[in-house]
Amino acid sequence: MPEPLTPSPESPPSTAQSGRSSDRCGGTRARILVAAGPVFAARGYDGATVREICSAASVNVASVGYHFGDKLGLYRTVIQDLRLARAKRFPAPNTNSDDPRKTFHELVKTLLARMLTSEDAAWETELLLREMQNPTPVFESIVEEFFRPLFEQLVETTKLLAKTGVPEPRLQQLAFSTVGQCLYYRVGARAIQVLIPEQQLQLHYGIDSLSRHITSVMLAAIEDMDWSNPTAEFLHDASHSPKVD
Amino acid sequence: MPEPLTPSPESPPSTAQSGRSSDRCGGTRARILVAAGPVFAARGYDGATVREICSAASVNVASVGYHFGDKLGLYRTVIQDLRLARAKRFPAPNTNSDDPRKTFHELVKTLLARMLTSEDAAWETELLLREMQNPTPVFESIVEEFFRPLFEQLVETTKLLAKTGVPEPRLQQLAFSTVGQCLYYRVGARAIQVLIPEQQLQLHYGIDSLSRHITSVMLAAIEDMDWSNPTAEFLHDASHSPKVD
DNA sequence: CAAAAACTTAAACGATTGTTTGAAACAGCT
DNA sequence: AGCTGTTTCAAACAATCGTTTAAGTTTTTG
Repeated sequence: MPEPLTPSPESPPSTAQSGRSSDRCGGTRARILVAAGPVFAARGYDGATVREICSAASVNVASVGYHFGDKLGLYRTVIQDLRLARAKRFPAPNTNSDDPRKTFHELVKTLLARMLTSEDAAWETELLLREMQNPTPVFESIVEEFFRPLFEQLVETTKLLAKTGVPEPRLQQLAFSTVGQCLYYRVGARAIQVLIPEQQLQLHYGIDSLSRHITSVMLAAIEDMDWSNPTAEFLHDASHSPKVD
Repeated sequence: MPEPLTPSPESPPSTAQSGRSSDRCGGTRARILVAAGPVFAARGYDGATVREICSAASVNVASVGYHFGDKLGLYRTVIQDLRLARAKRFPAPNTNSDDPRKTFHELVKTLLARMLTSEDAAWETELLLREMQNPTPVFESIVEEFFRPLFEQLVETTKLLAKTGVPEPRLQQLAFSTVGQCLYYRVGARAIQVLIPEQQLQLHYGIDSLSRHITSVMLAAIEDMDWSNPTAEFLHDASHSPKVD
């Protein structure tokens, strides 16, 4: 039933030259791909309409059916192209530095840059966030190719910073704490915009200020903590330390 | 144009007795409200259809127009009811404790409980998250009534824990670091599920384990940090400390 | 009990969705 | 030119959306 009668769902034009990124040049297929990304990011997969995409690409609505089979085929191609483009623009910082602190700070800056970038490619991050809340069939491969490399780099660097003998689950939790803080300034951006007045926003919520903040928080936690005691060590030297609950 | 010709967009039945929460009892209006929440949460405002809601409530499609004016009116009522229900279920922990550390831990546990609750009311959290990514006209009031109280409690408790003289923007960043970590275990839950094997998930990612982890991270950062030096203090006592970039 | 108000219902409305159609325009070839 | 295969286009397709209508039913009221 879902098998379309078009010549082929994927094959018709194998010319994948995605040179220009303008609007009126290049083949029809390329123009659709350029226009589809921002629309999918802004409206989500369900919310985006092929008519809006084709209108933005100055292309007939039937073209998406011809070149990509259907809407989902177009979406899959957009995600696939996104992988390559992003790998080039945000190269993973080399972990080879002999100063783990500097490496950690670079990782945080990379994470925040991916979150807060306001380039013309901000739609890419928006699209990944939408995948996290409304996963499409491509979600798992996105995690493997996008998130896992940075996550493991984060765990590795944290291991170098922490005292030896820290169990792996703790390192992973620390890594999640790091990415969680970075992610929040994108996920909760609209809430922050309501909570914090505009003036303070521009002063203290840039990439530099936030990356220093997050790095200092995590380094203090990683290095200054007594990891030998796994349970509620933060209640020990208080004036009086009753049970937590 | 948007003014409906129904008797009134909001007023017709002022009988707001929301006693039962079943499916076949109570008035039509109450059944719609009970059925609408989970549908809005699962599909989003745009994705949800009044037909699915009315079908789940065993009610005619025209009923929503009669009782709530239109779809947005129904949504607004759902949000309003959500506020009251949530205020009762998750009472804000009293800040009156004389041990700020315990207060902080309670706040973190409350946050995590709101995020990770798997009760039959998990749709409420899902709905709030959808509002953050796809804000509807009710978003601002949600932030004010839902997020700001807890946020200010967090800032206040952090101020008690930190050395005196810490500037307000730093306290706010610390509060955001805290909620960011908590929020991530909901926002990034699907990604974590791919990154961490099932066995470790059940062992180390419960509310107790995570709340202890996050609390210890933030307490270490708040208390053990030299706040008098605002710039990159984490690069000082490394083996060699060149510029960050 | 009737008149009135409140409520519910099946059916339809216009608009918009993804997708398909069949003809027109274009390409490259002998 | 003539033919062939590829690509574009305006138009229409069936399905579904939120909303409305007008006729029913129930409940309240006098």
